[in-house]
Amino acid sequence: MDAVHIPLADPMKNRPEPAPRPTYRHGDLRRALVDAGLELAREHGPGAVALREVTRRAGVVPNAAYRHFGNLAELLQAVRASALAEAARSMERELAAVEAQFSGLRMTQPRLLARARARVRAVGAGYLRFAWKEPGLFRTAFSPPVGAAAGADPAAAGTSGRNPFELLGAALDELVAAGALPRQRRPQAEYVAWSAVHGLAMLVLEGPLKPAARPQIDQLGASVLDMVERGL
Amino acid sequence: MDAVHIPLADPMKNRPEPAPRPTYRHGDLRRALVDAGLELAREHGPGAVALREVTRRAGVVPNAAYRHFGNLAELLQAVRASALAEAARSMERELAAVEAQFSGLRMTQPRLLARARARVRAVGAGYLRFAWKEPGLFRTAFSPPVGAAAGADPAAAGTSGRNPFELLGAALDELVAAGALPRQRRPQAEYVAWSAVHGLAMLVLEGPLKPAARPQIDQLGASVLDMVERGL
DNA sequence: TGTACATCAGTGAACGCGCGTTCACTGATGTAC
DNA sequence: TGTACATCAGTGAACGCGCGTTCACTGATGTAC
Repeated sequence: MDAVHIPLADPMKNRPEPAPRPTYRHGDLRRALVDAGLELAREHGPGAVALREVTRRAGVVPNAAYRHFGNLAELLQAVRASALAEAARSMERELAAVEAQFSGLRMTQPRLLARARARVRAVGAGYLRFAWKEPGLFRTAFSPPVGAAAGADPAAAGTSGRNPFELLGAALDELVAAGALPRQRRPQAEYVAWSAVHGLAMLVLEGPLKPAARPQIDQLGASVLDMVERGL
Repeated sequence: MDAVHIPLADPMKNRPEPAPRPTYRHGDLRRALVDAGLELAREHGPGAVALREVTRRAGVVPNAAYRHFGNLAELLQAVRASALAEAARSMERELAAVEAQFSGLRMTQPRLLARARARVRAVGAGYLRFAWKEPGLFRTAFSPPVGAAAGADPAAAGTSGRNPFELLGAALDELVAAGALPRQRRPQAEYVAWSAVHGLAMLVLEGPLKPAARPQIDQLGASVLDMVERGL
């Protein structure tokens, strides 16, 4: 009931065969296991990442995983870090669009402020876009023990070297620098903003908004970001 | 790993014995099962509500549950509805405090508006209070298939006969009536407000704010409600 | 009022499931002589 | 350069776990005569 049911993998699939084999037998089984875990997480969420199914997909016997991870929890941690990195990249893409929009402009005071606001919004928009596009990975990245150890894992960083949490923090710092956010509200701002977008994501992914259509969801996303912008 | 581990129940506990037996053998086994399910959910969250453990706690053989529920999912549905009802009661308690505060006052226009705002805030505060006080039940009430069938279940209602979602809706209706919320923003307001408090609850219960201390959490709760009030 | 009977709530035993983890092993690889 | 050897990544088999669900049953209860 609670467990996720998945068609078994063809044991002949995902074998390395003629590919380069930089490592011992399999050729980077560790990576293959994380990839299989990501695939499972992408398709069916974090609950589907089972050691036996992961090794099955990697074309390897179950206990082979113990050469690379102490136990299932460690494997899951690695998968979570990868999912976080993918979230970070989604946010970075939105940030890049803001950068492009303002590049070449003479940065007057009002423009500095507009850009700072746009960056905070971009961070939120990237977060939501990732949730809609990769619901399974989103839930893997931001569910039970987020931020515990996975958040600190360097593998959780995006291209810029920052993880999702750090991207939000940087955007808020700029908002303070631009004078649009009183310094003493800064620490709470982090979680207030995050709460809003995270809550919407949860309501859509596993709550009463599950049946909602895409246009409605996008409009709600915009409304939530409006609220954050006004409310911070 | 994923599954929740719980000390086994003493099979001699929770037996009806000399208590009134309005029904057949056990005396309302259905209720006993739901109660045991609630206890499990309260202590360890929705994942801990297993048919075998529930029947064990009710002092009955596993398959006895099938006299009262078609399967585990139906049992869980009933437990969820009860958890939702408890959430509704938490919100109703906060609303009652607002009522008391305004009772006996001559309802001028500004007071009507203040009361409408206070009611929306009370709904949010009751939601958060329930999350902090009963995290296991909160997650049971508002996680995976919330609103699906459980939301419509009459057993999900509080003392007023309204479920949590309806309580929020009513408060927002009054905000529109008081002129503090443009009518066309009303439908989105429902989910925008909910997103903010729900997100905070999730970050605290199973996110990066898990280690946060109570005063910090309460302050964040106030900040989120402030943002909602300004942002709606 | 007393007895036979039908009902059906709870029993007892068993099923097959996928799971995580352990053990002693084997045999391809890289390295040292 | 060729051979012996140590390493250790992946194997094979097995463990015990709790789970949901099924079956044919039994025996206390309420009801009809």
